[in-house]
Amino acid sequence: MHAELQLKNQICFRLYTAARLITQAYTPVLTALGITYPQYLVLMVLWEDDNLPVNDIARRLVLETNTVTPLLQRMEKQGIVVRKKGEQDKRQQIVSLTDKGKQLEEEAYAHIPESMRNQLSACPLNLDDYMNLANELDSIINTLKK
Amino acid sequence: MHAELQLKNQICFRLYTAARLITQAYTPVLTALGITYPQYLVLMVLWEDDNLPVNDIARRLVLETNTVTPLLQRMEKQGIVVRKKGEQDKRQQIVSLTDKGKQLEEEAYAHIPESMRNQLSACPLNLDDYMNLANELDSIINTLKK
DNA sequence: TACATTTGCATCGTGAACGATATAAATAGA
DNA sequence: TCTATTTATATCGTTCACGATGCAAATGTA
Repeated sequence: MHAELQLKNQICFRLYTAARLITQAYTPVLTALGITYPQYLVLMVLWEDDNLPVNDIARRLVLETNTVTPLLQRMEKQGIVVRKKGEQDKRQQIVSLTDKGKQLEEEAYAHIPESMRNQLSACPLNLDDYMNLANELDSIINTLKK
Repeated sequence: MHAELQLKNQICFRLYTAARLITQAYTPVLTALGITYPQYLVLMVLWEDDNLPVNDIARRLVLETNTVTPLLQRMEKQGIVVRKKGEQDKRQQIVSLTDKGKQLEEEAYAHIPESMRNQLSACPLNLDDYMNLANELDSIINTLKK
């Protein structure tokens, strides 16, 4: 019985579980908007900076392009984004929001923050705890991101 | 531009990213052992308590059986576990470690904690920070787990 | 300029997650 | 006891992640 190999001592298992559960908490609102959580992440990037090549989106989400490309293909099929070949660099695919993709921002703003506040209202963490958590997660992310 | 909808303000995105990156950090060692991270989680459960029904394993990992069943089927195919129909309750599948599955505990103990310590050695968090992080994650998990 | 290397994206295969559905065994209630 | 409900597990379809590979455009170098 090695303490290092017990679930209850694993930060990674906690991260894995917390990430799954909080993504599940997003699912009902996102489903009402017709999108998934990774698609929501792509939209947050594009709401902040539209007309980005696949590479930039992947870099901001700390994902590989072989994850993002199929994601964008599904989003294009749903009419949320369009992809156009880059003009200076013809290898690039420039991803842009459609009107539908832009409208989703207002719907997201209207429902998502409130829904998440409700679902986490019973959580004993206060604002300082969340900022602390954010900093600790950033430390781990920056250490492991190459 | 809604601050609530920016990536840099999202705890969920941080959790999602940190979980992915730390799982990736496990991958090289686990690949050498011939297993994946979710399979390692199943093994940690069985190393602590062998001969469990699918349901118990799923509950401890906060997963559904429709995730765990295929996982166990792959592990059985690799000769790490065996599944036998329950004797009192014939609906149950009792999952047990094979010799190979038991041996993996020593190999895991020999390599995994050291590898993770190395990879996180540049991380500025100290032991108190990690315990704090564990508590904060437990708060979120317990709030969202039904 | 000619060729090698790098870069940007796409495709393929595998293993998760998970909602929805199915099936058999166990349990509850009339 | 007989039927209805619940429980334990399995199956199916879709979407991610991600390693490996492929290809064309761009860049570097002799």
